[in-house]
Amino acid sequence: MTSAAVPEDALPPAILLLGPTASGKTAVALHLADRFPFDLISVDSALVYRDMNIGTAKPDTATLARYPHALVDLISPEEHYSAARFRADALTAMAESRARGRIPLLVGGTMLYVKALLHGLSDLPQANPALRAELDARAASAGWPALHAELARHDPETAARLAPGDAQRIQRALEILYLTGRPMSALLNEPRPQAQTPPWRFLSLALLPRERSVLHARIAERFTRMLEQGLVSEVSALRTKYRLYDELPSMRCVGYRQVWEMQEGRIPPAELRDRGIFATRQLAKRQITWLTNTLEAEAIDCLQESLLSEVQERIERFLAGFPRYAPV
RNA sequence: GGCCAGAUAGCUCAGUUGGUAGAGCAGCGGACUGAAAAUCCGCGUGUCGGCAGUUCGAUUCUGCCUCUGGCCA
Repeated sequence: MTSAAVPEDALPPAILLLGPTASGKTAVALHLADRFPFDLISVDSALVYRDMNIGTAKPDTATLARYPHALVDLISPEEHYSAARFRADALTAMAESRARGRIPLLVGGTMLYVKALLHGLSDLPQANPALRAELDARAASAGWPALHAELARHDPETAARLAPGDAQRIQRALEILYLTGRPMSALLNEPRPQAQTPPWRFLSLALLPRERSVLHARIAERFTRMLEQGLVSEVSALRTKYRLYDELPSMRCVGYRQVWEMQEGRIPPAELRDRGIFATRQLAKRQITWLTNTLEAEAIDCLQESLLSEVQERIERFLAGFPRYAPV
């Protein structure tokens, strides 16, 4: 629905190039960057970590030097990132791009970040590590179902939509409750400020495989290559350089988690390859669910021969709709 | 060549005192508001190796065959 009050070209254009892992987003993005005045912005919760290169399929340093990506190598693997921080960082990077007279091309596969960017987030408190630790300790003795029951007494609406075993969301709902004194459901029901809608006109493209099995083959090939390139040594080096533990978001990333488990003797070395491949496939499946059910994006078959020209044409058509758009 | 064990879902296996079977993993579907490459919810997809026999009825008991391990030659 185009708002009658806002002319089509009143807002500057931005491109979102989305897709599951191994769909070929990076290759397409680099191709586009050679042909349009695009600034690349990563939409990826794993690429933000410094020194996590092989397992995240991060472009190599030469590529990053030639095609700078915003929001890559942002934080240490000891730190936490968030959807809220992504939204702020991405909007800043987009504004900087526009100030340079260029067009932002956001590329990635972290679909919650996309949703946060496009639809905004409610006004909720930040994560509170001390409170989370306290809740973890209580859950360890009482169990999450007990905390779910506690949530039900103060915030029945949120409790009703959460499964008693959904530790992460129960913890978050209780965290919000204790930090603000108000139930999460009440805060989510409040109208969001107008500022939540970013002042951009987006073209959202989703690279999706016509055949899941082909994507699975690519995933297997790619994870095997990561092992050959030294993913295991990369994790060892990370563990030497940083103070890491297995519950850190960085060490829960696909591949890193499985290597960690092997190094701790929790899975046999012979199973590492399969475990990594399984986890990657499951990630791809969740990303595809977001793209087909929740996010509104134009689907493009990422397995077609003419993928690059297909994407290029769609973008040319989109940009043609901005006759009066002039770089600042 | 002889003896023993096994053959059940894509994989590893459980089970049926004879009434056509179920776990884990994989897979498939879904949810998703400051951890999201996270977290969680739902779904069994099968000539029970083959052919006979006994039986109202065999994946289950019996015989033969095939294959795979192991032991003995």
